[in-house]
Amino acid sequence: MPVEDGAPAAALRRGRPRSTEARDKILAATEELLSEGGFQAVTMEAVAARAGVAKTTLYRWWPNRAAVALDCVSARMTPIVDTSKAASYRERFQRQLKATIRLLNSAQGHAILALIGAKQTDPALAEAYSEQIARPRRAQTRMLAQQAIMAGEIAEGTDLDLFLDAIYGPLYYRKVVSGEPVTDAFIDRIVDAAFTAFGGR
Amino acid sequence: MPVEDGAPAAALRRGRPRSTEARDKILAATEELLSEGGFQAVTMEAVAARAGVAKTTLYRWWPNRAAVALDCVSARMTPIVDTSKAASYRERFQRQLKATIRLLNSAQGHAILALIGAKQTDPALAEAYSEQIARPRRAQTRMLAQQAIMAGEIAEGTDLDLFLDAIYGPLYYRKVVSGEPVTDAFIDRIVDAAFTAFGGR
Amino acid sequence: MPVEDGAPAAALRRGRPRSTEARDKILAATEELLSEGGFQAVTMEAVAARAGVAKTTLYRWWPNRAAVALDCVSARMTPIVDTSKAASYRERFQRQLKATIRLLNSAQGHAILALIGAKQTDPALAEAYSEQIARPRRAQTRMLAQQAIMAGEIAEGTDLDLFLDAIYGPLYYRKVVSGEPVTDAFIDRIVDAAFTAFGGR
Amino acid sequence: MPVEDGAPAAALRRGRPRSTEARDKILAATEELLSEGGFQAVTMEAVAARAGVAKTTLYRWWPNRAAVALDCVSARMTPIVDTSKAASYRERFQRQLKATIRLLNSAQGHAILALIGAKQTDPALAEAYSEQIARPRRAQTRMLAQQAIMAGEIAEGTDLDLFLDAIYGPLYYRKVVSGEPVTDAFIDRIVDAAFTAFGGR
DNA sequence: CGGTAACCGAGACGGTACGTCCCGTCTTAGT
DNA sequence: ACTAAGACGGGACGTACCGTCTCGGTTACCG
Repeated sequence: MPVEDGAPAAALRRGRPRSTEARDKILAATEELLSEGGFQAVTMEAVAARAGVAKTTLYRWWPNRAAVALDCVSARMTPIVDTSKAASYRERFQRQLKATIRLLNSAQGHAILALIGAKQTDPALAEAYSEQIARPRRAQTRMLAQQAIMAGEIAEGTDLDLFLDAIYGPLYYRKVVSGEPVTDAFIDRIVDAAFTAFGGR
Repeated sequence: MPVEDGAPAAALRRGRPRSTEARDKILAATEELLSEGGFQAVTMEAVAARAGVAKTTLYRWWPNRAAVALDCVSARMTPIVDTSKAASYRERFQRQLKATIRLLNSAQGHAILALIGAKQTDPALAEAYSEQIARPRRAQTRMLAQQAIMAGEIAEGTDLDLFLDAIYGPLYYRKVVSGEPVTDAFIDRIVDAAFTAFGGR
Repeated sequence: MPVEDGAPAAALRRGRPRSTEARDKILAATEELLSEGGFQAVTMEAVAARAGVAKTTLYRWWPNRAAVALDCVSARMTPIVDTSKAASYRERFQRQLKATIRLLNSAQGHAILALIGAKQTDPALAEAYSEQIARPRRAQTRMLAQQAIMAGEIAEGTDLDLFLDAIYGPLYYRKVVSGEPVTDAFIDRIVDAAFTAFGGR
Repeated sequence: MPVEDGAPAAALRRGRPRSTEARDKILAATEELLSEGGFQAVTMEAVAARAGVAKTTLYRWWPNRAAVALDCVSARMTPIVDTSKAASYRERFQRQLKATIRLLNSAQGHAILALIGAKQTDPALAEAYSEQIARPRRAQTRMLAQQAIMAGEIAEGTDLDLFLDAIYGPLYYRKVVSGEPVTDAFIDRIVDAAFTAFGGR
């Protein structure tokens, strides 16, 4: 969401270059505020003050607090890939989903949920969220599903996005929409159901 | 969410009774604002002005704007039960989900999504949402699933909530979390998958 | 400049009445700031902070800092009437003008000059200045001139405003426009000239 | 007010010389802004943008916006000498003052009044105004008064500055301080009064 | 003829104050 | 007791300019 840092810049850029120091201080301050008071503590005002930065600088690069938080989360978020080995892909998915729910229950997860909340009424944020959070994660998990197909655990020809929605959907649904708790048992059974529906030989 | 109008009231209440007129004007104003500018147009200030009501009155009965919007939605929302007959329960569920996604794409749906968004950072609202929106709907759809079991389309002993999460989850996940469009084909396949996994016989 | 406190109010006024306490604290704070840092220290922000008052309250009753300062000056300014007895009206005018220049050289005078400066580009302030400062003072000095006519020191039929402009004009001109110092001798001679031109007998 | 272009320069100056093009563009832009939005439209930011010039360049040569405006006015202002012949010096002064009030009522005059306003709280500007505007004009009008003495219309030995303050003072006083309109009749009578008081023969 | 000093444009930076919106609380008078 | 009206202290918003500071690039003079 910060301005495109693309290639064409170097050639025709003039004027003082963007201060990476400021950017770093801003994201650090945001991270602190997020963990201290959640997303609603992330005020442009507070971020600027905490970072020792002018509000103008903030607004120069981010349109609103949600964009800042998103940048913070996407830049500093520990990617939740469960790298542990497991007997089967079914089990690997179960572990992966359990790691996901643990993340969502953490302070960082609170920020992510707040962003998901905020993007319901902010199309620009929604787009940014897709690009910086949703799609990269989906790409990762799609690879895992791909491997599961090659291992024969998922039927060949399965629509991977459909499959992934079938397992991640119920998890997020409970967390975000219905507000019911998500237990490990729930995850196990959802993954089992998906493997039953889409399972290969 | 309006203050409990429970039993003890009638007996020992004194003074002027609550004005139903005010309540109606408030909800009407809220509905207008919702359809005009979405949830973020629903400020206490704006509702009061539009309704020709004092802010005091608003705050006496609702704690914040989300509560008002929620009340408005839950009081005036056309319940989306697809009453059409169909050959199978599988198909009835498909129709039901398609009706749901149509609702979510409507102006009213925008309000609902905004509420879902807002409740991510507002526990009281989350609780109210559960009580007034989520649980009643779940009760309705659970009944349908119950009938599907009795008709033999879903396996006996199936955890109904698990089943319902398996079909509603992916829908809401795409709509609320990943922001991908939800097509009829997607719904068909998700329902098919659930009936494969939990199917009877 | 504060809202008309006229008669019709009492009858149909509703809602919380204006807080005189807030008004007092604001004017006191303004006076402090004026004497500490001159007119340019009188920021809406600073006044609000110093007075322990919300900025909204400030803006509710005054359109800008100049209006506040003007209100402060006109409400708390010691009226500069030189009450000393003198042999002649000519001498009384000379004393009066010397008192005026002493005022303009004081801290309070600095505020007045700043207001005169500010009103050059602010028509609303200009109007307010006329009403609250210029016209009341003129009324006072015109009475003195009237008496001088009755005493025969100024010719009957003299346009009093013309006479007063002829003596106050040079004083303010040097102070405000040309920036030259105004000495007592200068005042004496200007008054002498006016009495020569407009003198009675 | 632009940096001293005095003697020592030529000798030991090195590097690129000051760009007259930039200076011209700046003053032109300032003139435009002055006539469009008055003095308060003349911000350093706006001048730089309008002139296509870097703010650095502006600040290199002028300390603030008032200095720029003053430079603009003093460099481009048509000097208001009324060159028309007249029967008497009394009448020439009357014409001269009427030309002055016409100037003060014009767009350019608005800028001058704004500068007079600004210099009330800016000593450096006040000094610059004296040097570049006030004193040159006074020199001109003093010459006229000198001639009037030699022609016998003003008494020999009259303090010229006192005389000039006596006629210009009331004009500026009404325009700048009391805000009353200045009519031709007013000017005639003020000049008459001065010639009565200071008149020769 | 190559340095170097001062200029120029662009524009990012920390900062102050602005004027507005909405919050949630309060005080008053009217019904 | 409840209502409409609306003033109050407060927090944050997003913007306008301020004056300073790098940048890269451009002349002129001077050795």
